[in-house]
Amino acid sequence: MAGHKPTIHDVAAKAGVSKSLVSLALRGSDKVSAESRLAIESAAAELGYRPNAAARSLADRRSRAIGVLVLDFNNPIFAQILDGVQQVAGVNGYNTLIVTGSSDPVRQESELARLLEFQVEGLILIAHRLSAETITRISDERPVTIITRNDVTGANVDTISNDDQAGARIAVEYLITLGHSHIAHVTGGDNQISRDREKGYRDAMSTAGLRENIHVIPGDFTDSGGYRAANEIFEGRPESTAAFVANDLSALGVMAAAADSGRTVPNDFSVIGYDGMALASLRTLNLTTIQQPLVEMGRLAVTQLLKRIETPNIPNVSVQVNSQLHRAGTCAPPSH
Amino acid sequence: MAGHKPTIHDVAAKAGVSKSLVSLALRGSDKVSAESRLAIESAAAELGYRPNAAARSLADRRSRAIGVLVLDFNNPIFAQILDGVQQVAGVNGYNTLIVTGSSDPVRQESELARLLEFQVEGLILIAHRLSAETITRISDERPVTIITRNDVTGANVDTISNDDQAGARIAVEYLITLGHSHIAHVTGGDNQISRDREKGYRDAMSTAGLRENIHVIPGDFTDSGGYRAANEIFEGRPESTAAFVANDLSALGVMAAAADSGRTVPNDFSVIGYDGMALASLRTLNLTTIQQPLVEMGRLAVTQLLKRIETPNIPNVSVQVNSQLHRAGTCAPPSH
DNA sequence: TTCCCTTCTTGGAACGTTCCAACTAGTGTC
DNA sequence: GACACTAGTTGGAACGTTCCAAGAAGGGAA
Repeated sequence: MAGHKPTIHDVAAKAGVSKSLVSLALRGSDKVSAESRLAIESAAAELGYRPNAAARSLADRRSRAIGVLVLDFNNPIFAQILDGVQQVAGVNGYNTLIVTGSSDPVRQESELARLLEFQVEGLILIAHRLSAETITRISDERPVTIITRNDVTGANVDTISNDDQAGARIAVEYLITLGHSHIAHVTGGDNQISRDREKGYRDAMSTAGLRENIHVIPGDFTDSGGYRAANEIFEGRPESTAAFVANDLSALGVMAAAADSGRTVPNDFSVIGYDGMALASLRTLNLTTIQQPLVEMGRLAVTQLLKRIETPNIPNVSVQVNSQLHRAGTCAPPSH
Repeated sequence: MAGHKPTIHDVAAKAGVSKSLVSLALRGSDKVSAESRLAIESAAAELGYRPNAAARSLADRRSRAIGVLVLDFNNPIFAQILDGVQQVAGVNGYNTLIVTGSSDPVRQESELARLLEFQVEGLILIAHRLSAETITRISDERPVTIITRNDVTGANVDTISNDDQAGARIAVEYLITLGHSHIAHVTGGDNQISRDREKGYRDAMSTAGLRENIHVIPGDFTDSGGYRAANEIFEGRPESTAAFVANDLSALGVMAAAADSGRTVPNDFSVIGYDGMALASLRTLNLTTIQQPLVEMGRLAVTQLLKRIETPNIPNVSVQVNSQLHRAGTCAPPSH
């Protein structure tokens, strides 16, 4: 709590040189004599000098910050993605400004505005709920990378996603291989990701000649949604022996409903999810799922964003990562 | 991607007024004529003007940002705390700079430095691993609020924590009430929180006259640590009928080990955790635990931090929130 | 000695705001 | 008609950096 924060001028005065030389020295320029450098460094250390990022950002017109808008923190897969984002951003000397998108559109806009006023050099959207129009508008000002969706395009927009249809097909084909034919599907609600996963389910069922067994129950990507949907399955189609659930969180709800209805998983009922949520692979849950490389997706997003920040007009990329079947404990051949 | 970002001067020129008046109007001063205000607002909208936070921060010496250092994202309870932090910060117009503390001390220091260079007005530490000395040094420059620990003090430091000893006692007393007497404890490793919870366990056991049954196995707050520790219990003290585990994540590991060893939870073995991790209360897991009001703790932390930012010399506070027994499905009376 | 070159160093301008003291144009009072 | 107010409005200084053109010091070549 010294009288005031030391500035570059204070360091200069103490070291007996000009502020310009301090600036140069502290940024590691090689055209500073060893003698001056030493004096400057020790003066800075002694004063506890910290460069003011706002001033620097103003002077060289770079904020060295990227903004991250994430839907919420309730689904832990976002934390895994964020982990990857943080890693790469940190290594490259970028700060990350993380904002959780509130469901209220007005507040969401104002939080976005706050991010942009900070002059973030780029934006990462994780499972956003912004309109295509909003995104286009924003990407006019700054590069944007979208994770988990690839349905928005724009000159300044890159996307990192997995092939949801393909992943869903893998899941359903696996159940079919195990011998299931009465396979239900719990959706994730009205959004692109959920629609793609549903399409994969329908495709795989049709291809296997199981078109008439298709049974789709609406869900909402939450665990309680999964619970409700599962009960609907058990009542409406008791012949079902397995379910492909739109995400892991919902799959946990399905498992709970199965247990509550007296069914053992996987002996009486098989469940397969989607995402690769870290917690679901804990031994206690041991959920079979389609695993997205979540941390890697976060990493890729920042890498691509920084690339575009550095070279604004590179061609758009739309990276599709591979999701893989993670065999675990919630799927088995049907017992009858 | 216009030639350059519009500044306050561009707005002023377009509206036919001075930059000062634009500044005034855009910040909602009441000493601007309705006419000018209108002209300014429409000019700003038309140009897509966004105030530059760096310039503002420089001019009025406030960054309107708080820094958050969180241990990692692996334990989902941190996400819950962050949720609360974000809520209150956002409502008050503050940006949050979130950084995950790497385990590497050197990198951790540099990330902290990055935060401070951004001139964050205060710092929130969630489950940090910084030395008391480092914290004191930092708190010399800026207010600090620590969540989940209260063992560091300083003129500028507030803490939000729960009473770990009391919470642990509640957990153990609950098991005793159910009829258990051979109760083991899995710790969270070498840190203050874990030590406090262990102390609560020992106290409760002693008070109940079960001193000779005390059995402490070292853990590390991770699920695999819990798994290992549980196996140690089953081998070393097969007479144990229950375990109080230092946190929920580890408790899940214990449950997995119980299942793998052929024990049913809670019939053969009772498990109680600590934290109130959202996922552990999912129906599938239904973990009995000591629930901390995590989101509320995040809220309180920001509230207190902002208070201290506004009025630097208020007396220190050390808020202790109440943790409560959350009765769920993993505890039952012993069967023999 | 003079001149040029290199190496190191410097002060001033710029970045986009906010704050402040001072100015202008009305409006009302005596 | 002079005066004091009030409501709006203004330009300049300041915030703490970086960048840039230019200066100083020292050495070698002619």
